[in-house]
Amino acid sequence: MAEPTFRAPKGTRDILPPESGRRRAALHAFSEQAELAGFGEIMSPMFEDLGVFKRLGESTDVVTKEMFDFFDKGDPPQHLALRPELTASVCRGFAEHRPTPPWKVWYEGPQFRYEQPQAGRYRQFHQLGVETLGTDDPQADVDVIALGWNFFASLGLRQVTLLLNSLGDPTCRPEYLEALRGHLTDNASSLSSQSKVTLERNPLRVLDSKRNEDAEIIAAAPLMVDYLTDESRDHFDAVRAGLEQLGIAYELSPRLVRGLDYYTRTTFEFAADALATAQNAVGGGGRYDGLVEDLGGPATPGIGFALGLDRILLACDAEAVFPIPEPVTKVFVVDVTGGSHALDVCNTLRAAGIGADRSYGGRSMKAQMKVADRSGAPFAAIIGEDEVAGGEVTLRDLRGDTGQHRVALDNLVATISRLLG
RNA sequence: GUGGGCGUAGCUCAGUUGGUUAGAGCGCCUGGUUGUGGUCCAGGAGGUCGGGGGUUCGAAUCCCCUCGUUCACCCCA
Repeated sequence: MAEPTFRAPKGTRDILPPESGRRRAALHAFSEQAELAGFGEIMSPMFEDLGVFKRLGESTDVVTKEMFDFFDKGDPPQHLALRPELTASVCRGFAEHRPTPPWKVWYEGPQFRYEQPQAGRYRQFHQLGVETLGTDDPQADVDVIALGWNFFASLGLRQVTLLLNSLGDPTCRPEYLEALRGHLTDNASSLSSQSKVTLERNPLRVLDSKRNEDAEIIAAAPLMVDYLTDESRDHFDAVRAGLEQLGIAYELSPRLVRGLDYYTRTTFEFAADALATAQNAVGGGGRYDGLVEDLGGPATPGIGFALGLDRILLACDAEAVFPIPEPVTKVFVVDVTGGSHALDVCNTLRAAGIGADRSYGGRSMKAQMKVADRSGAPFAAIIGEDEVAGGEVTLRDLRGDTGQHRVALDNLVATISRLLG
C-alpha cells in the first residue's frame, strides 16, 4: 500500500460517517439523561496548567508518564498539558468560580494520554462524565451511579457489571495502608519485580496487578472494608442500600482500587463483560473529598464518574446493540435537466425540515438513481423536462412497492410529510 | 518503556520450491437504444507489493534495518 503523506497521529483516529452519527446519538442520549437528573453542562478548556493535573497524585502513571505537556510562547513560558481526564478541571473550575453547592455538572469531550495504544485504548479518547460537588450525602453517590447505570441500559447494553468498593477516608486509610504494606513487605520476596516497585510508590496499586505470581499474595492481603471507620462504614452501607432500593445490581469488589490517587470512600467501576479485551472497564468513578481543597478551593466533597465512549461503542458492537442511526436524508432529488431545479427543491424540502440530498455534476439518470438508492432515502424526487413543464416532480418510493406518481411542486412538502407519517 | 503478530488495489484477501506486462471478491466509474435504483451482463479506472539496504542473472517471495499497525504487559476509560 502506498503510504499517504500524512496519517492521523499514533493513537488517534478519524471517526467517519456513518459511525460518527452513532457517537453523536450516544452523546445525545447521555446529555439528555444528565440534564433530566439535574446536571448542567460544563465546557472546560482542553488544556490546563500542568499543576492542575499534578494534583491527581504523584504516584499515578497518568501524571508521571502519560501527560501530553508543552510550554506556551509566554515570557516566562507556562507549562501546560492536554487534559488526561476532566475531574481535575471541574474541581479547578469549582475552586475558581465558587458556585453554590451542590454543584452538579456533566461533560463530554476528548482526553489525551500518552500511552501505547491497544484494543480499546487510544491516545485521544472520548469521555462522558458527571460530577456532584459540595455534598457528601450518600444518596448523591447513588444518583451518580444510577445515572451511569441507566445510560448503559438505555443504549441496550445488558452485560455491564457494576463493581463497588470503599477506599476509606483519611482517618482509616493510613491504618489500612500500614497493614497492607506490612503484608506485602512480608511477602515481597515472592512478588513480581514490577509489584515490588509499585509497593514502594503506592501499596494500594499492587492490588491491581494481573500477574500470576502476585495473585496468591493479593488474595491473602488485608481488605480496606475491614478497616473502615464507623462513619465511612455507614456511608458505604447507605450507598449500598440506595442502590438496592433502585434495583441496581452491584458486585462488591474489595480489591478494586482506581488509578487516580484522589479517590476516597465510594469507588466503583463499570465493566463490560462482552468485551474480550484487556480493557473492559467502560467507566469508573468515586468520591474525591479532598481534591477541590488540593486545588486551592474550600474543603468540598465530590463524587463523579467518567465513561469511555470509545469502549462503550465497542461493547455495543460486541452485544450487537445501539446500531448506527437511520439516515437523515428522506428525499433524494434526481434532476436530469442540469441540476438547478434540484437546487430549488432541496432548498424547499430542507427549509421544511425534510432531509434532502442530490448528486452533482449532471450525471445520467441511472447514475443518479444509484446514488439515491445508496443514500438510504425512502423517496426519490425525479425531475425531467416533462416535470419541469408541468410544475411537478415524480415521487418514487424506493423502499416499498408504492411505485411512483406525479406531485405538484406546491404539494411536495405536504405530500412527503404525509408519506413519512 | 518491554515483548509477540501483521504490513500486496479504497476494503477483505490470493499469490505455488524467488522466474515473463502482480490477481480475485466487494466497492467505485461507464455502458446494456431514446428519462429510472436495489438483481443480472459487459467493459474500465485504481497497486513503484509500507520504506531503505543486501543476496541473486532475476525478489511481493530470502536476509538486515526502519516505519506503521495490532495484541499483551504496564496503566486506565
